[in-house]
Amino acid sequence: MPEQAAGMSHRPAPVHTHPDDVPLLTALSALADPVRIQLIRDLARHPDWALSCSGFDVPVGRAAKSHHFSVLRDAGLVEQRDQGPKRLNRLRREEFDARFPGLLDLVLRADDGE
Amino acid sequence: MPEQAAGMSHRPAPVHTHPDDVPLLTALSALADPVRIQLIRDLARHPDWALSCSGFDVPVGRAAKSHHFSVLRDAGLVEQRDQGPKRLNRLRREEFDARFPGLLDLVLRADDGE
DNA sequence: AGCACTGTATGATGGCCATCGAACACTGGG
DNA sequence: CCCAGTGTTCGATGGCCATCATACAGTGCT
Repeated sequence: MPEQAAGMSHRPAPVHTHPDDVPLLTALSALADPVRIQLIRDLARHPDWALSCSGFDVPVGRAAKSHHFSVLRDAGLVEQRDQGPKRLNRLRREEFDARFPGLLDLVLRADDGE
Repeated sequence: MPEQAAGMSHRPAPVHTHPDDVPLLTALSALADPVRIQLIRDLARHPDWALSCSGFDVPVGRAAKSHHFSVLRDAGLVEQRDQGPKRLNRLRREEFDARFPGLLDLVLRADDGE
């Protein structure tokens, strides 16, 4: 039974930026990284809130992964929700597409042959 | 009268990459730079071949400008043609848009309020 | 309480990239 | 031929960023 007393120490909720408040340069910079592209594609292949941060198979350590998710949050690409010890993720498809039409589609399209 | 003899020293023609041969990551990285975005926007505001490299008003020196145009060429964003001592530029709108639909429109759209 | 799991924060490191100054090359005109 | 204009190349520099190892903080289970 979760106590909600005064001096209780919470885990700080993740700070989000709405896509509408994201500068174009921030969005492009966030997407100009192979690891983050892979994270976004993995995310798109699963239902919302299905994946926790550790559920992604990228060739970097936990620290770097955490950093990448921070960048994705700042770019309005990912929303996170805490559930137990895990931090579940959701791709902000509609919202991001409304701000930058077509951009997310480009990344998700697999025609990135070269 | 321009002689075209054998041992004549030409200026090496600029090396271009067709947008179809450009990886997504290359395109995004090329666009994730404020100076290059400004170059592209300036270019879009003028007719094809209207501007030479020195005709752009960006806050960097000649060397850096030359480097940026090299990046834009490699990303399939700009085509260059030599005319006299000048190197004229053209934005590859249709070709680039065919490869990355909507991406160029995003950059050219002025709604980059923040 | 103790523990395993998960994620974040903190340096430290290495590499890539944007920039500059200077030198060099090509072009066209006086 | 000299010169002014244009653009590239080279070496050096500084900064930003991705990564790591480590330590730390929360959460829930036993």
